[in-house]
Amino acid sequence: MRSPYDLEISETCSVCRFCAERLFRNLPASTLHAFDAIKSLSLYPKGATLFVEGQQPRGVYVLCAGRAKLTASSPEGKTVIVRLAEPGEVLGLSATISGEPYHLTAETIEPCQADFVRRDDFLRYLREQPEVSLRVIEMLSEILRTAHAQIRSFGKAHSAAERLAGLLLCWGERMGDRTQEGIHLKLPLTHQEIAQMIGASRETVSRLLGELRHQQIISLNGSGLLIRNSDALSVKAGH
Amino acid sequence: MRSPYDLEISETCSVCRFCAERLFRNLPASTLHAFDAIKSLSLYPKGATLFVEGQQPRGVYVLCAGRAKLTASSPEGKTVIVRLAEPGEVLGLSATISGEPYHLTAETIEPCQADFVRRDDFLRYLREQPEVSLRVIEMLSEILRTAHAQIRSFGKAHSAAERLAGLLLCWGERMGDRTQEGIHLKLPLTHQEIAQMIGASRETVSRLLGELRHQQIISLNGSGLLIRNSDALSVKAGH
DNA sequence: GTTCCAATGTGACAGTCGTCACAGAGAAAG
DNA sequence: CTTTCTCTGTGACGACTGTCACATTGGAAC
Repeated sequence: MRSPYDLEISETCSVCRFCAERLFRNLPASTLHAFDAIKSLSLYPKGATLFVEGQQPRGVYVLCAGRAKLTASSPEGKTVIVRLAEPGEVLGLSATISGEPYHLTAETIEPCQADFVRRDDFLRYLREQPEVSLRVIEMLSEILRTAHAQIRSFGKAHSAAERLAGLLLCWGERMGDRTQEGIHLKLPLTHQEIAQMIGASRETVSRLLGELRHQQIISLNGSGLLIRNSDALSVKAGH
Repeated sequence: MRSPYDLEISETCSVCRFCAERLFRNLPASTLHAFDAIKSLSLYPKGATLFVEGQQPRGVYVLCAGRAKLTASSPEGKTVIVRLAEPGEVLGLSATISGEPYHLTAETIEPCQADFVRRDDFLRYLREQPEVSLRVIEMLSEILRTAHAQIRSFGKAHSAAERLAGLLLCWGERMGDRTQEGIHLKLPLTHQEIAQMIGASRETVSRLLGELRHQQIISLNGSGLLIRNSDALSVKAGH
């Protein structure tokens, strides 16, 4: 399993496997080099803020290692976690392109490594390398797809139990380790944050996790989670 | 207010104001003509299905006149309305580009006029007209923004009353007619469909609309709605 | 180890809302 | 005009879950 601490520092994205796979798949080396010329690499500790909802867009962040949460806050202080971003994703894309303020806040939940590209550099880059636009379209499509899946789960899965089960299954697929016991994974978020993802209260998440543990569907120790019976979890998720 | 019946048939998109404003804004005439060469115009009655979730992508539909609903259905038959599409929007974009099946179903809710472009034609067009890719990126960004706003409202607005108030306000802005009495608009959806949009039951929507009417915040006659006190509605929406 | 603070577990209670059931209203077709 | 079907309004009731309150645990800093 990927640990937050095994950051392999790579000065050029030519050797950054995540970026190479996603943003630059099947593109010529010249395109990568042009990117290297405009990006600047930074390291961020856990809890660092990349950009805040409402700020004028400075540019995009290409997440090379580590994960970040994308949140939206209401004036009264209620926060919703819209999604988790994984290595290879480009953050701040829609704001950077449209020029409107960032509409989400990006905060690292692990130590992260990210490339930053200034807005005007990025727009010029897109014009000069039209092939990259197609990749960007693909990435936006994929993000949109997950967003629609989330809307669907909110609209359909009326109980918090269903949405939690769905989230755990999703995490199991995306970042779990299959063993004979089941699927091992480390919860990337606190109960409070999980609650903010599925539109529930912290207490409800606590109770539901306790219930799943009591039913032998999962095991918990600290932030470690073992999905012992993913079929039962699927049933609870309404799949 | 735009009526579903005043479809101005236009054989080329050079004169279709919605497409010209959105997909082709600031682009040369040659780009439009290249589009005219690959599109085919169709008329659809109310209730027509453009494409269905799970189908292999045939291509994109550019909505020229009329509105459509984009839905996602679960195996058990529960349907969620993910969003309403307005003239100028391109439907089926992400599936057409990625080649994966359509992940939503598109159905007209009014008589519609739409241009269809076959998948391979559209992909070739994007490659040959790189400027269009930037427009596509802008459009996807905007759709993503609205999707995130919807996720936020599901996560934050825990009561159905809040979400309904938010939806009515949004509709008032997008398709309402301001008069001295308030904002007039025609409800584009039935109570059942509104319920599918805000994640509630039909009965709850009925009751909540009745309550708003009783509080003099709105008036209803048939599918006509008048927002008499949009400030009060804002308060209910939690804005 | 000790201290301290954030994260978690749990009980009680009230409010929201989904579900079932049925009545009335409108609209389209004959 | 009548029929028929969809859409809408409303009551009753129970389940879910948000909120408040507090105990407990765990981990990090010293």
